[in-house]
Amino acid sequence: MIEGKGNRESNDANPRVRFAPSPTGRLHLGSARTALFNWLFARGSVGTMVLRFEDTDRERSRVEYEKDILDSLKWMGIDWDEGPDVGGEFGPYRQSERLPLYREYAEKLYEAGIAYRCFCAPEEIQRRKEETIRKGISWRYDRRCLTLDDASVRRFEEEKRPYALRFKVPEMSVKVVDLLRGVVQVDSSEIDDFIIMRSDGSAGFHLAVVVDDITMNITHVIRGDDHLTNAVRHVMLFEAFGAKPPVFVHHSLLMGPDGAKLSKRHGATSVSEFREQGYLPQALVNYLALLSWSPGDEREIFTLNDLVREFRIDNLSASKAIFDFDKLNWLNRQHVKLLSSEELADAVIPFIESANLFEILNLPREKLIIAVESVRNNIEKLTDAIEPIRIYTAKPGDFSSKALEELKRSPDVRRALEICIDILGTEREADESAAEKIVEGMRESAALKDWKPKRILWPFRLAVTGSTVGPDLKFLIMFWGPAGCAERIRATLKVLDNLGI
RNA sequence: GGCGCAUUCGUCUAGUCAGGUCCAGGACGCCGCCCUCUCAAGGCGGUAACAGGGGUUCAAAUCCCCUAUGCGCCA
Repeated sequence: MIEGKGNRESNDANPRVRFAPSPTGRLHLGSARTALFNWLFARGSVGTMVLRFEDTDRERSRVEYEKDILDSLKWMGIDWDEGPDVGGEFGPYRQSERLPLYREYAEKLYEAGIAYRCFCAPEEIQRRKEETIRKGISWRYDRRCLTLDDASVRRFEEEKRPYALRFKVPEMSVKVVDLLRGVVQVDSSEIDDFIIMRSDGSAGFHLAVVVDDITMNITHVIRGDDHLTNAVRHVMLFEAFGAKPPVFVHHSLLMGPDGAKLSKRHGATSVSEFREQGYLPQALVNYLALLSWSPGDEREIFTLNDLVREFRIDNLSASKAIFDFDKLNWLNRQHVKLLSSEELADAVIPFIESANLFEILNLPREKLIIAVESVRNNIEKLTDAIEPIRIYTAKPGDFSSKALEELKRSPDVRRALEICIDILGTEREADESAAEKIVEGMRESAALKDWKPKRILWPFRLAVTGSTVGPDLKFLIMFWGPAGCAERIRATLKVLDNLGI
C-alpha cells in the first residue's frame, strides 16, 4: 500500500460529485441524465458539483463539443462549482492537462512493485487475444512480462522498445459498495492486469479516473451502469493508493424503444437536438428525472426546484429505462401550459424567426402575444406553433378551397355574416372579456332566430380567417379587433357577390 | 466464453428492504363516450402486467433456489 492523498475533508453532509463527459460528441441524453442525477444529489444537500472533461482521446475530442456540452447543461439549468471554465482549487479540469499527475501516480505503483512494465506490442497482444477467443477460452493477459528475466529486460531497454505499465492485480475479493445495488463482490481473478500507462505515454482510462477522483476529493461517483464492472478495477486502484473508495451509484442505462442503447438510429439523441426541435428544458429535465425516479406518490409534473427538493438518489430504479417520445411530448405540453402568455411568446419567437415569419415577428408585442396564446393548445413541441399561427397572415377575402366550399354550403350565409358585422360594431380593439361578449352576442342572435349557434359561428370563422381550422373565435376578435373582423367579413361578402351567391 | 447487473400493463413506474390493506395503484399510448363553430385542449370511462418453475409460510409481486431472457464489462 502506498500513502495517498485520500484524506477526505468532505463527508456525506458535504458530498463532492463529478460529471465527467468526453467531448467527443454533443451532450447525449444519457449523459445529460447522469449529469442531472449528480446535480440533483449535490444541490439536494450542501454538496459540490465538479465538471471535468475526459478528453484523453485527442483524436476525437473537440472544443466545439466542449462548448455544446457546457451550453446544453446551462440550458437545462444545471450549473457547477468547479470546472474547466470556472476553475477551482482542484484543477486543472481537463484530463489532457493532468498527464504529469497520472505519471506521478503510475510511478508510485511501479516503485511499490504493484505495477510492471509490459513490452508486449499491442499487435502481438491482439493476435494472442484473438487466438484465445477462437479457442473459446476467455482472454486474460497472460502476465508474460511480469516474470521477464533481467537479460530480456536489459535487451528491451537497449532496443528502446516502448512499454506500457500494467497494474498487477492482487489476489482478493473486491467489494464495490453501490447505493442501488448493495455490495457487489467480485473475485479479482476475474480481472486481468490492465494497462495504467499506455506505451505512447498516455494514461489508461482507469488510472486517470481514479487519480482524478482521489485528487479531486470526490465522495460519490454517480454514473451509468456500464461502469459497474469497471468499478471493480477502480476500487483496487483506490486501495492501492491507500485511498478510501467513494460511494458508488451506478444508475440504469437509457435505451431506445427497441431495447438497444439509445443511439442515432432512434432519432434525436443529443440535448441540443431536442432544444432545436422545440422542447422546453423544464420538460426534458422533468422527463429525464422521471425515467428511473419517482416521488413515491402520483405526481409527475416537476420543476427543477421541485426536483431538488424531492429527489433522493437512493430512490432510483435499478432497471433499464426505455426512452418514450410520446411521454416526453405529453410532458412538454404540460410545461407549455404552465407558462404565462409572455413566457410562451418568448419561447416561441426563436422558432418563428427560423421559419422566417416576418409578418408575425413585426407585429406589436401585444398582438404577437395574443397570436401565440391563441395556438397554445395546439402546441406539443414549440415548433408546432408555426403552422397554426400562419392564420394571422391571411389576406382578407383569401380562402382555402375547403373554406369556400363550406361557405357556399352554409344556409343563409349572407344573412349570418350581416348579423356578425352588426354585432361586431366599430370598436378597433377588444380585450378578452369584450371579445367573449361579442361571441356570446352571436350565440344569442342565433338563439333568437331559433338557429343552432353553428349557423352563425361557422360562417364567421370561415369569413374572417379563410380557413376551416383555427383558434378560438375570441382570439380572432382580439387579434384583428371587432372593426377589423367586420372589414374582413365585408371582403368575404364581395367575394360571394362575384360568385353570385 | 467468463463475470456482473436487471426482470410488475406496449412504455415509465407505485408496491419489494419491514410477507396479509394488491383478484396489483398512477401516468403515457391506444380505444370509446361527453363537451364543442373548426383543429385542438378538457372531462369521463375502458384496455393491459407481478418472466417461468420449484420451495418457505396459514398467507408471497414481496423471502430462498433454479432456469430463461435482456443489458453491460472484459473488448
